Amino acid sequence: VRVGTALVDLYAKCGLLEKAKAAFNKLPYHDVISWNALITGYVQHALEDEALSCFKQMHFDGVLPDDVSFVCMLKVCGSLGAVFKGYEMHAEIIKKGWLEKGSTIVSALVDMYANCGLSEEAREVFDKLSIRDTVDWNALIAGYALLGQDQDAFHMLCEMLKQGSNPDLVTFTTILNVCSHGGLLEKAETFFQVMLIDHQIEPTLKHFTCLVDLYARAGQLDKGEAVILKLPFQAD
RNA sequence: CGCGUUGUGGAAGA
Repeated sequence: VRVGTALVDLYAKCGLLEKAKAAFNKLPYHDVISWNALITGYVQHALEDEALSCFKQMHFDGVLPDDVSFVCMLKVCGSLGAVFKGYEMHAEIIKKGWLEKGSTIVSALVDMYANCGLSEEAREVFDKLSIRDTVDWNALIAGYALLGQDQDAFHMLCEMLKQGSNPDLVTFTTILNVCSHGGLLEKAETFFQVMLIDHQIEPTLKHFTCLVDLYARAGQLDKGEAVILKLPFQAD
């Protein structure tokens, strides 16, 4: 079943969901992990309805969802904007005492609320955390970015630094993107330097893209071009 | 420490 599940996962990740399902059906029995592998395949390829019906089928087959299953389904709720279902899952997670089970489930909750447009709820979940890792911070900052709450996004980055968490390349991609949407060129240049110098993070193509975008919008095409020509890798 | 599944990030275009 382990090997079979790995096969399900492989097909699912390649987007060959028919094959994944066939491999899944050939398994002698289905445990929660093989169900999760199939469900995440559907989630990752934006087949939310399939994921939902799989989740129900799992229940029907008498397999209890674990925390991983919930993380996947929270993502579905977020993509669909299914607020009510999201609340239900949140309540169930609390009931099972899984909020303490690791930050994966909490950042998934933050992400879900943000994707549903509920930044207050996202913030509430986040604030209850006693220990916050980089991904938790990133999820909240990305939520503010998504909802156009630029000031909140910047503020949370400051808080993050104050509280001694280390921002990573994802944090700065998000922040540079906020600058890009707001046309905040100087701010972006500053953050870019902070990223390089204070945090010694190697910029990726995504970081450079934000910069180029900003220069382009500011009409400074020459500077944008200069960035592209100096790219440490091939432009796309 | 990992050895079957899970959380956060970019522009344009259609």
